Amino acid sequence: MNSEAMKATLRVTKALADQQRIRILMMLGAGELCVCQILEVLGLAPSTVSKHLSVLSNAGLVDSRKEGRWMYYRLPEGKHGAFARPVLNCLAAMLEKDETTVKDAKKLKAVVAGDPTRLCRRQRER
Amino acid sequence: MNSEAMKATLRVTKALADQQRIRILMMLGAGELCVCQILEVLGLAPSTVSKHLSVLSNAGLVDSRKEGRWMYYRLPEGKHGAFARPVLNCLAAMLEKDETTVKDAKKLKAVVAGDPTRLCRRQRER
DNA sequence: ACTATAGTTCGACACATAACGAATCAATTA
DNA sequence: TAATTGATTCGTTATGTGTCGAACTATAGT
Repeated sequence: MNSEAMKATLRVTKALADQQRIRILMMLGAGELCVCQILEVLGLAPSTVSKHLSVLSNAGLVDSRKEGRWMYYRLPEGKHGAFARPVLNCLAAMLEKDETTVKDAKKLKAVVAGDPTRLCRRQRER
Repeated sequence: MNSEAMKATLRVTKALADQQRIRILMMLGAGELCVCQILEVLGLAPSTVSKHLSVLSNAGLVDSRKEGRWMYYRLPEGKHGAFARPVLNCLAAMLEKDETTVKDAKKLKAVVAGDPTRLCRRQRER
């Protein structure tokens, strides 16, 4: 009954209608990240972050890649992500100087600089 | 605590995360409309449509104008609507050929051609 | 002044969704 | 093979949101 374009659009807009998912997208602007790194910046439970990532993925706003036990997420590139790019550009323009965005970027920098294995260990010990 | 840019962005994305509100925005692409006309196309209760319009208005995605008993809504224009335009362009691009959008546009054409006063009377008689 | 009317606000309800912890899965390491 | 580990799925709970009808507001007509 409902057309496919509307459903796809709603998947996108609903995916964007959450602060944590917006933070994730802004973080991915800096490049590919693994789940434990995103988790560390957001300060949420792993299951929650995983759910957010699956929502973004279903909307076509992120791509993923598995490497061993690690899952890496990134913004979609090339032809495949053509439709997502204007949307993400809108977001970036609105939030470039946003306080949360800047803070997350700063924290992310420190997190990425560290060893991911050690990061995961620390997370487990809470 | 939370930055203003993020709040504004979330108001926009949350406003867009609803099919009825998206339909309203697409309809307004054709020009200014009064509430009873929107109501007729959507087929929802007046209170519901009014609420949707207030959400869009708070997000800065529509402007309004009062003329007598009628309220007219339109997409924001000029400098004031500068930030909303890229967002609305994204929407339009995604939904231009969407089935719901096309159907609504068709129905809207017929509605606009009629007399708004008679339209409101018919609506009251349900 | 009274009535009618176009929209809005309010209160109630049903449904959707974000968050967590527990259980599970898939891959690596001992 | 068994244990470990990074991530996901599932079940539950609390909060948010779309919808309606009733009551209200503001404007126009009689």
